[in-house]
Amino acid sequence: MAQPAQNAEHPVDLGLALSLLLRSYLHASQAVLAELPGGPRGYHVLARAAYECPPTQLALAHQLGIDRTVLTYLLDDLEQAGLIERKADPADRRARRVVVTEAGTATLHRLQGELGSVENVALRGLDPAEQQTLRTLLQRAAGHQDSGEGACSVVNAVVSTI
Amino acid sequence: MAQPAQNAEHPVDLGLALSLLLRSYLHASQAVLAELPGGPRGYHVLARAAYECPPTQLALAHQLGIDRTVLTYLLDDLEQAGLIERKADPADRRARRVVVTEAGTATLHRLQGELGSVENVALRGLDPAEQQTLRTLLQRAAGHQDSGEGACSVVNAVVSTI
DNA sequence: TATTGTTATACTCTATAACTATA
DNA sequence: TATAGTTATAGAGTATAACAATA
Repeated sequence: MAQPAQNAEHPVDLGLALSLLLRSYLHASQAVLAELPGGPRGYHVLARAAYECPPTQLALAHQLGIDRTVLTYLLDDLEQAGLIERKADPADRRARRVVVTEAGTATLHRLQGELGSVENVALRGLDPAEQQTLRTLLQRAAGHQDSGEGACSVVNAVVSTI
Repeated sequence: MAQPAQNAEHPVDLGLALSLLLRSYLHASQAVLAELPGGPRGYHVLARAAYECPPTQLALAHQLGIDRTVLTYLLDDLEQAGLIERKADPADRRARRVVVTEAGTATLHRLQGELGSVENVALRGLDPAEQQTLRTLLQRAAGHQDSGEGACSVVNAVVSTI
């Protein structure tokens, strides 16, 4: 059997390319995020909550595309570690707003710096200009998804089986 | 409390952008791949096995970044559906090569066509030229990952908790 | 002795559904 | 009655370790 061409780039579809790259990124970020409760998702919680006006838990769950019941456990761990606090919303006493503490902000900034190097590892197949292009396009594409609604419950079942 | 700017694109890191986009893609592809044993991963198995010289199970597992024990169950289902066959490797009787059947090839080609539309949905935030750029860069970046070695077992534990 | 593939057990994560409290 | 958040139970998916066959 003749040896077929092996030098061609993977002729994968978008889903496989995303899966493989995400896997690689998670692997590279593992050492950095191991200390954080919840790992990668704990980091996402910190990053989103610190970005703007403290979101309610439900809003945060929608933004991250995770279920609100999962977020409860995540916040429990982050709160116990002193990185976030749950503050009652004065306008709606059912809701709680996720506030990042000073310690949480410091941790977030340190991790953001360390993750910069991690990203470079994950994107090492591209030159700097291409890396920047990919980052920009990914954020634009990801920002246009409706990561909320009732779709979460259905999608999460699939995500765990990349 | 003043309303903060909401129109800014998500200031997310690479990991979150990849997670959100992958989630969106999986959601969009769900209807197409629901019929296939193993769903998205069943498709990846077909696509990789059909691409070149029939790979051994171990090589295939490495390429897809999944554990060989998981691949066994995947192949069981795909074989039962008549889409692949396990053929003994004449050069190494321990190994089995994954051969896509005619029915499997037909199914693969049909699904590939349907997934084209799915990708357009997932990337609807970008114009056509940008979509093509993103596809190219993603494939280049994903192709440069070492999705093999013993790292799989460690990484897979993280992937399920996006 | 090392490697390919299979199987069985335990563990983790998630989905689902109840429950409390506020609106 | 509907919504935000919490908790408990059941189910799906995975890692780990053992096993059989071959190198």
